[in-house]
Amino acid sequence: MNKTINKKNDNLKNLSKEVFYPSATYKVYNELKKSLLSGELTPGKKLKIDDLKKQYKTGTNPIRESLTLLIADNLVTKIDQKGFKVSEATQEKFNEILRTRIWIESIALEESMKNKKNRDQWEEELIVLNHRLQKTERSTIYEPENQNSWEVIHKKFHLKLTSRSNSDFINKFCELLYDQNMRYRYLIIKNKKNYKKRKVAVEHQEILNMVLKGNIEKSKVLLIKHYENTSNFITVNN
Amino acid sequence: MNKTINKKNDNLKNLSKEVFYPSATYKVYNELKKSLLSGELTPGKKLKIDDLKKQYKTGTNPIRESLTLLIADNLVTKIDQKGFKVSEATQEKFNEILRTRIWIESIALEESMKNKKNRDQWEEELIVLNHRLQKTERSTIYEPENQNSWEVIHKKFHLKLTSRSNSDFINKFCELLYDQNMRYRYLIIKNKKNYKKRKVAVEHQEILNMVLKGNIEKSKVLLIKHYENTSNFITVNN
DNA sequence: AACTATATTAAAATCGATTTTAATGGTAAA
DNA sequence: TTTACCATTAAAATCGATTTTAATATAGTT
Repeated sequence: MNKTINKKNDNLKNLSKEVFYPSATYKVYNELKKSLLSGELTPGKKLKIDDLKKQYKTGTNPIRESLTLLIADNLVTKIDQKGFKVSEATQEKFNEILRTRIWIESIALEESMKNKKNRDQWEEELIVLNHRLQKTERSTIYEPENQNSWEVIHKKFHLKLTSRSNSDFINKFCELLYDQNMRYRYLIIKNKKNYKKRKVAVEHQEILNMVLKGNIEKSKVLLIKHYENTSNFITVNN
Repeated sequence: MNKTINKKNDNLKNLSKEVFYPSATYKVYNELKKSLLSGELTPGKKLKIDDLKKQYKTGTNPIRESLTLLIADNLVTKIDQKGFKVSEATQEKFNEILRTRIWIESIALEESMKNKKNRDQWEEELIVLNHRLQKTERSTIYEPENQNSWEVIHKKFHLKLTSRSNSDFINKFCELLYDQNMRYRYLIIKNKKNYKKRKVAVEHQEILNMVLKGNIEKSKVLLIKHYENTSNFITVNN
């Protein structure tokens, strides 16, 4: 009789209000997003509604709504009356992402450092995240559901650095750009067998040290260098 | 027999390929967006699917898809399993929009001015847009379909100023922030009868003059002042 | 052969009904 | 009086069928 698997457990009674039962749309959205960011779904691939319905065992609406949400993430492209496809990935786009990231995060880091409020707490959180990052092994597979994976901690560390500009718009933009950049990393990992993982741990440590010192200009320079170094490992074609 | 109004005219034959027949979703999206930006739909208002179906004489899917698209525009907010509502508008949010706009457009204007490519054409386009703006009467009603309305030209002028950073991400972000700011302007116009329209023509002229002179720093200062002046006319509560 | 028009097919878009969930109100027990 | 339980209602979410559109293939005409 139950259509969904995550049906409410009646024994939980009033406790049930605190538990979150995601909609089909939400679940499909997250699964699709994972496939897109990990590079499993290749750039340019047509996303046919009927195929996705079968794959995710759900109806038209959750599929279309998920794809519509993914447009905003710049992971899916839609042409009216012609359907959806996986967003293209080109060298030019990657360069654009890198440049934009440097502009935005320079501001965001500067404002985060200028912001006096709860500065001590922020520094402690950065130190903890950096510590966890240092002792976590980097994996080539993308597992966002694992909160202890290198990728998840790495994202948290970077977003934390730039999180105090008091602008949700900037914070969202930073996350979008982080995910865009990450997608390219996984596309490269998929396509190049001998992808050498960089030693980024030292760079993270250096950025953190400079932030703790309170030197805004040098912190920005180190962060930018960090992104430029990453970019040297990413060439989209061949 | 025809469900849609904008049915293809068979007499057009092969010409028909060049004409664009928007989907129901696309049309509802545009109409809803207009209502949201003009302040007709008030902040916090519940957006019930059934009501919108009746209002727009269409089914569930186009309504839900339109609302999903509007989430990305920050005009609609969704809570899983609880539906959609018009995004809230507060003084704090407006301040955030203003601050963010100043940060982003400072970079975008600087990069636009540093960009040598097709500089002459850009300057000419700015001069033409400013000219049109100067001779156009400002209206209190929002009519985005009228390409000759003050609001449409004004938006084009501002987006043109910041359009040459070579980042579509930045360009989209500028448009989002422009629309966010505009929404607040119309919310004020709706709520305050004696809303005095500012004399912005002089400010536009001054910004343009400085851009044509090629003075990046002074251009940025004038643009920022322009936004700060606008903000003085907008107080959300009372 | 080249160009139109028509038929076929595949997929997107839409519809209306059904199912599920959240919110509300009422009742009974502690 | 408060709290838990159940019934009712309203709205969100989902489903599967239908309609519309775009792409492709086929046939006919100059």
